[in-house]
Amino acid sequence: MEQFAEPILHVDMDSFFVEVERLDDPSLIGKPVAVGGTGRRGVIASASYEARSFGVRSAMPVGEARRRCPGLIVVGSAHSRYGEVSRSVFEVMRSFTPIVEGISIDEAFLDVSGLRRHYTSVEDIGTAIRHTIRDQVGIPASVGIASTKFMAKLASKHAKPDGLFRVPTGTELAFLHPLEVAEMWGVGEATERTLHDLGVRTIGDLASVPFGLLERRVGSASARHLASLARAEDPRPVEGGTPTRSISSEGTFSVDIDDRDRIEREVLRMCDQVAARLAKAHVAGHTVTLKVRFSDFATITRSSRRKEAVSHTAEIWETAKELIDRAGIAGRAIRLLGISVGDLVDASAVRQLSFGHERRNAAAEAVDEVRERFGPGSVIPARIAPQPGIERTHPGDAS
DNA sequence: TCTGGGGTCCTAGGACCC
DNA sequence: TCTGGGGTCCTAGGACCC
Repeated sequence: MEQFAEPILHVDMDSFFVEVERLDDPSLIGKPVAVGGTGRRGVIASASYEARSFGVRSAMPVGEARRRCPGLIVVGSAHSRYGEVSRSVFEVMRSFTPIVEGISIDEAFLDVSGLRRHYTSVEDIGTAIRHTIRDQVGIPASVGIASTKFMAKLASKHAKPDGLFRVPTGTELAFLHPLEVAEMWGVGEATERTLHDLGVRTIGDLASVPFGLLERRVGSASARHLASLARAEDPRPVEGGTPTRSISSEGTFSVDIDDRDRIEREVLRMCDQVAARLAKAHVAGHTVTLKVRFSDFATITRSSRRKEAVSHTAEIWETAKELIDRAGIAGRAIRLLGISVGDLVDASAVRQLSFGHERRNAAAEAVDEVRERFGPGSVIPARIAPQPGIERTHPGDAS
């Protein structure tokens, strides 16, 4: 039985959030549309191809996007809906092969080696997947096909929008080397600048940089990564997704805040949100991290590793309070606050806390139970509950 | 134009231990 | 007195991805 020479598929939804919005509101079809923050400090999360033709890009401030594209329709993002549609897309992919490695809400690698008996070519599989996603879910997907993950990912980019592209074995370097170095997975703005300083503009240039020089400029891990990918060497297999390493909640305020009580209430609210999501995922974490971004965009983090993994609002808050004290925020205008819990472990493996904490722990577990039955918003700490007669200002697009 | 939110991984320095 | 070496853990910051 003959093997496919290029058994790896990268399936990538085209402007995924926008297409989900169009599924729910067909009047958006054919128009310049973007999904993004609707507050003062919103940015674009996803732009339709009509909007892209005006230069609208992801991560661009909405104001700039509107300036470039008069008539741009900006839709607020509805993350739970995108999650639903994403699950349907993944179901389709898993109906073709069990070897599906999700790498984000809207893209995955598939190993289709096992399908060689049922299809004459790997292109037929890619086409069948694209059509099934279109028929069953209603949105377009592009497919890249190659012998390695990295090449398959580049191929899907080349296939967009709504297409399919295969890089035949043996032609990898001819495809890869003329591309701009910024196309490389792992080369962002900073690394691009560093590489340009070395006179490196294409991936072909990168492949000929002496390793020692590269290592001195970008560090050893990046250098190894870049050097192998530039030669189209990528032995990584398609495998099950990695376990979650951290869960966080953060928010940018539409107007900077500096009052201590407000800061504490916002952080407490984030602790509570993180706790609800930890409970849902049945995990607890050892490290609590506070993130603060000041009005000048300078960003600091303060973290603390606890011997016992934490998961309940009160436990996270206890640590968060200490972190606020350590952050040196007095009198400074703050535009963003965030709380993250990392070094996650399975909640069932967490040893119960010592005697003094038993009662509070029991109460906290009761809260988790109620949340599980009635939803995350059903129980909230008194301090952050809406207070009659007091109008709360909400953070910009934080959700 | 004025810069989101949710993540992952890497690096470097200091503490601590042997 | 004026100074080791290596390993591991923790913390902070930064780059990157979608």
